Amino acid sequence: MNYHDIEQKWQKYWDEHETFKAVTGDAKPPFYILVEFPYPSGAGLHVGHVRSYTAQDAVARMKRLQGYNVLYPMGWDAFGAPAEQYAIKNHIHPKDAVRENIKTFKGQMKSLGFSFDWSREFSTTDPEYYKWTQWQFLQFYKHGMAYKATIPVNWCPNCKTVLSNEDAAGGVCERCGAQVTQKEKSQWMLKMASYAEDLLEGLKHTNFAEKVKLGQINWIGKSTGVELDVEIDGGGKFSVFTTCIETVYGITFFVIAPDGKLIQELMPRVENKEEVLAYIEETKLKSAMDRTELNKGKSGCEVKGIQAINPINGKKVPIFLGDFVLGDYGTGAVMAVPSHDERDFEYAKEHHLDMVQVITNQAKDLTITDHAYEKHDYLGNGSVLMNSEEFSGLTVEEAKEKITNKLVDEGIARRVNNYKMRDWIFSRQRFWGEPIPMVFCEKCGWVPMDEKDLPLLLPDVAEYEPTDTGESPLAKITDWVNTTCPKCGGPAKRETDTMPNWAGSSWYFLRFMDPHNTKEFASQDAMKYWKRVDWYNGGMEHTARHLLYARFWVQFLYNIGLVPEKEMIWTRVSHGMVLGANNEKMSKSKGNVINPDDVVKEYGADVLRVYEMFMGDYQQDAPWSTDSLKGCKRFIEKVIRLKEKVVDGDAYSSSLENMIHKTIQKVQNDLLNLAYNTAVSALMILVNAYDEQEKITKADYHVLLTLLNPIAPHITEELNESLGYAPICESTWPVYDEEKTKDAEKTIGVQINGKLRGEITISSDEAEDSILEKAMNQEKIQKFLEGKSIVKTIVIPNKIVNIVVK
RNA sequence: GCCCAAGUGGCGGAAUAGGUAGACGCACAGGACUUAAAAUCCUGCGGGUGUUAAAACUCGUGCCGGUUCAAGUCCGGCCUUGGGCACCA
Repeated sequence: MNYHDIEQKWQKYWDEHETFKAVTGDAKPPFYILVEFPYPSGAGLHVGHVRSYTAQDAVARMKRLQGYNVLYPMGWDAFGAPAEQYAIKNHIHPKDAVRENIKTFKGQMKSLGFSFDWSREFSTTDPEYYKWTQWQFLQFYKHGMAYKATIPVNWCPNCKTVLSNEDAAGGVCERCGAQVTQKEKSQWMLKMASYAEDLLEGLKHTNFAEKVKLGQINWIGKSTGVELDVEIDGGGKFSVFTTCIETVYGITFFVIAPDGKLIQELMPRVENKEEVLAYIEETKLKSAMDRTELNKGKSGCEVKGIQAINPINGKKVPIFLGDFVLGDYGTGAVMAVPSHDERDFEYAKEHHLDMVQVITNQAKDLTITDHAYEKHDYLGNGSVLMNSEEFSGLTVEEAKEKITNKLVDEGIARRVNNYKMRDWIFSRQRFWGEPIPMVFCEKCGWVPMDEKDLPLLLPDVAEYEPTDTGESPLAKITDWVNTTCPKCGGPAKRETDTMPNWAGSSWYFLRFMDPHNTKEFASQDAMKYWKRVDWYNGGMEHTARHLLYARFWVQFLYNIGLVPEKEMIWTRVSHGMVLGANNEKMSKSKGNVINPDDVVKEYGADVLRVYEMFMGDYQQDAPWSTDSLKGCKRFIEKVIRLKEKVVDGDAYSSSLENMIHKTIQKVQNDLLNLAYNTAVSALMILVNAYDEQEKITKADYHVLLTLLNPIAPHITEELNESLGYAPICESTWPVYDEEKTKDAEKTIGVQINGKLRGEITISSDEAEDSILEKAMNQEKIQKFLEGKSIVKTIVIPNKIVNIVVK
């Protein structure tokens, strides 16, 4: 049989025997392994998918042999813009395009022998699935977590379509190159910002890789500071947020956001209305420019006729508009201390404003001159305050504390935390997404649909091009849009925006626990049984967005009592990309794309799987190398050839026993530590050792096949069967004997003054003085010791001997 | 600018905890088998000095310094590449 037939034979066997079906409630300990379900694009499976799916597959297969009830599911994240674009371009319904693509993907995955439990497969586009996505949205709404807000969207006036931030990068439409503008749109929002602290805290109860945690921490962007009330001369007040309250005596002006509410409130008192309004308009345009180099300068203008009063010393200072202050972060206004803040300094320079130095450092000579400026790095360097009344002379830390206390006591300041993370904009002006199950009634306002009427199906129509007005194509389907109000029964209209792609992927891992449930999104029993995702693999690019959305979603469900754990993902790891042979990202235009189908056809699935595990550090990017792939083919062929050496025998050959036990230990540890490349390497070493033997026993061969099986499941099953053994997938993982992994003898190095000068062979339990004696007696070592006096000797058993001489 | 990761032969990469740097694989070179090729097998494979050959010596993990009996690994300061965030007060 050729490898192609062998692969098909075993894939069929697994299908027919439901080998990988995970049974909820099984007595074996549950273990849930997850890979990010793919977006089934028209391009088909990428060799990068193969890398992570194989890695997780190897773990899943080993865990099963070790007696776990493994859940390794697969599904499809099939809503979203690419499918819609593809459909518009090719004039086919996205539903049909998605069906075709899923078929391709699934066929490819099957041809690679991944041990997915296909009985749990679903797509986010299945009404049975998105029914529950909609249902969960209603829970958000009912618990006050969803609201409508008017938010500007990126708008391409040429394509007449709303663009994502990615498609509007650089302020230019990705598709037509036209200038992107901003358009105000009323959108659904989820109150994610209110979960900032919980999402931060929850990280402590996960086992995410450190860099993943860090990515989330940075994204949440917590900063601790003070919110300070500022009186306006002649009445009124506003607040500013600062993390450096100790510089409060250095305030020489305030800057407020041109896109904020405050300037609108002040407008009646503004003397230079025209200038101010012009600047506000300018800012609106600029925000579309994606804040690039074009507006690096510190633009802005003074708000004339209004002055603010520094709350600490009563000094009157001017107020400015500046687009470096953001309307939606903090309070939309800042106190400016140009002597100690780089941005404030730049702004002051641009607009010829005063500076007052309030911090000094004798060691560093922090003297402020017209154009010199000291950065904020004075903390902890012996910096003290100056020009700050009774606080002068205090260190920065002391002053921070005392000034805060004083202002808080006076009731004009509060200690607060600010977060960069915003609420989640949940509306998309797209056809191909989950319809948002909300109805607008002139009388009752926004009314949620009755839960029993879910799913709200996407209408089945031929027209899905976006409208000229930026509304979702659904807006054109009047008989779908027009409905009755669930509350008063009067005429009403449906929400025509749809949900973002992130919605369906925020809870799919819960659905895998109980995918066919028609009464709940997943039963409590099923969720309690599986408990959580034990091991989740995905790309680094998803650690900020997808993973945070998913955690937010779960925490919300937990808070309303619908899931048993607050964090339902335990370990999160990420893989490196598979690059083209030229070390660049694979892309059609670069002509460096490798299609896994071609590789499977020419080399077989097992060779591809072994190669992708062997290609390099799993967490680093690795370039494709067909030469290296051929090396893996040789390895597999060598394994096959070893069969000729097999003789009867139920025990390991004595000459191989030690190495076999070591290899079992190494392979199982490596597979659990993302060290797939060294697991393969260990197996290659074992195979080389077998190859040097005249004969190997059936037991020797069988254990090799079992160890290799998680990575190369087809050929190992076939060879194993030919030996007369039961299928590996129905047997158990070998157990190593710790004692037998130890070497009876070991060769260690002997150093003189830290330089390697010889080596000795010692027994594993040899005493230190005996080791030293052996080392000293070496002829070579003797030569080095001649005429020298020994200062010190270091003997590290099983590692090294170092003799220090003078 | 800030944050993170990485930098080791011709190449992909090893080196659990500071302890013989370069495992394993690829490429390359020489040889065996063959009419020949492929496949397979054997040998070599960081640089330099050295030797008939060895031995031996020496330098070597991005750069400069430090700690240590001992540094790819730890510490300080740089440089380069990749990724993320980017006026967040």
